[in-house]
Amino acid sequence: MKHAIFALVDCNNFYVSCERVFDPSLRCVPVMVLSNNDGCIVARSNEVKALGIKMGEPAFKCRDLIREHNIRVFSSNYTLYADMSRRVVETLKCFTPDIEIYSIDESFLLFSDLNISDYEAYGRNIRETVLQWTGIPVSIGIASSKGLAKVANKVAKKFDTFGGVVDFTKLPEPAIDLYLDQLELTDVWGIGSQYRRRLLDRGIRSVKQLKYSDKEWIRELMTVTGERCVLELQGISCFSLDQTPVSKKEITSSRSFGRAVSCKEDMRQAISSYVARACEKLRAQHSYANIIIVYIKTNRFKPHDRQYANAAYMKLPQPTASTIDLTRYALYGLDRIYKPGYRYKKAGVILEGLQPDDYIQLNCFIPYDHVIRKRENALMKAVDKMSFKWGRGAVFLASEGVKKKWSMKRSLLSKRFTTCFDELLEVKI
DNA sequence: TCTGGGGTCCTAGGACCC
DNA sequence: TCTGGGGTCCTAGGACCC
Repeated sequence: MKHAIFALVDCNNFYVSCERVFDPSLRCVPVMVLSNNDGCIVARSNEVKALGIKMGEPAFKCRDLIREHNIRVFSSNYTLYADMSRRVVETLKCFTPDIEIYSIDESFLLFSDLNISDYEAYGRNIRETVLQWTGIPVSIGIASSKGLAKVANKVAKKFDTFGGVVDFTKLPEPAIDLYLDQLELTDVWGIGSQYRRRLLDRGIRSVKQLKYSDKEWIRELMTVTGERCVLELQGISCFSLDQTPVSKKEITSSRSFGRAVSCKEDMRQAISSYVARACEKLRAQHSYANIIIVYIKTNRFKPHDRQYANAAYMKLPQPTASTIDLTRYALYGLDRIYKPGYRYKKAGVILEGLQPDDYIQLNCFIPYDHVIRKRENALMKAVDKMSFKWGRGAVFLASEGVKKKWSMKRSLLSKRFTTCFDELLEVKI
């Protein structure tokens, strides 16, 4: 069998790049994109990174730097980013049928089954095409394992000299090790802050050292996950290309509130809305759920506020995908845990016990009404159809509320240039 | 005033079974 | 005076990812 060769295509500073495509005044100036509620920094242009501003930093802590350096700041525009992501993937599909969409801004491509001799040249072609067709700059790492392709990608980003494409299959081992020596431990797929600490405590400081560590010893320190890390760094592939989207094992919908909620009716509306979102996802993957968890919590960053957090776990007698059914349980759960007198900051629902909707496990002690279930399914289908045609919110349960005082803050939102006729790019002559 | 959201995998330990 | 061994399933917690 032929040795597998993977390429990891990663969009550079993806959200920032999306904003830049539609506003040339953003090029070459510092730009950042914030998380929901305009809370944390989730994307930074290179200019912002150079200022030492960290990923995930709360925006309010950087207020002075933002003013001082005239940083252009945006709320997350997921409608725009999701559509741009789709365009990038469509472009990549022109280069290989073997593609795994790993996240909104990353895809793995399998190169080894293609009839090409020069992977690096092919990578450059991909990079130029994606830039030309979508306006999004990408970096590409090529290697014999997914983990090493990720590392190659980091190298491409870190060292300008490569022009965005690094092909480890071309380099001799000592040359690769030279780069591994200059990377952070957390640049490795699977090493986060905790494992980094553990490794540092034991004298492992560079990725190169990690690569040549004793596998048994690493396994003891970091379980099999760590052992796989080491193997992948050595170019031994432990993960294959995953092309079929597997159905989720749990589905979550949660949000922090734009401002604290201390009224039960508002909380009921929020929970109802989250259930509706979660159920949409549930039906989209053709599943039923038989467990629903509702949780609420106060703001842990405010030590002077009275703190409270609780969750209600409910096992349903029958699995269902009906928003109406699940909302009823969720609100019942909320009744159990809601305590007045607190300032709540966040709430959410989780659906578990997911199973395919064409094969459900019934409960022999509880009668199953096929007629009602059939009607419910038809109703939900109609709801989903209307949402697709006229947009989310075209039809909803009254319990979701109309005003939504608690909804999230997004005061710096750009337009939905590619998905909404009212917000198309305007060109002035 | 202001700190995101949505996931997965692995392990240990308890309950339970024969 | 004396209390096994092996297995599965479930859950909580910890780690990671983007």
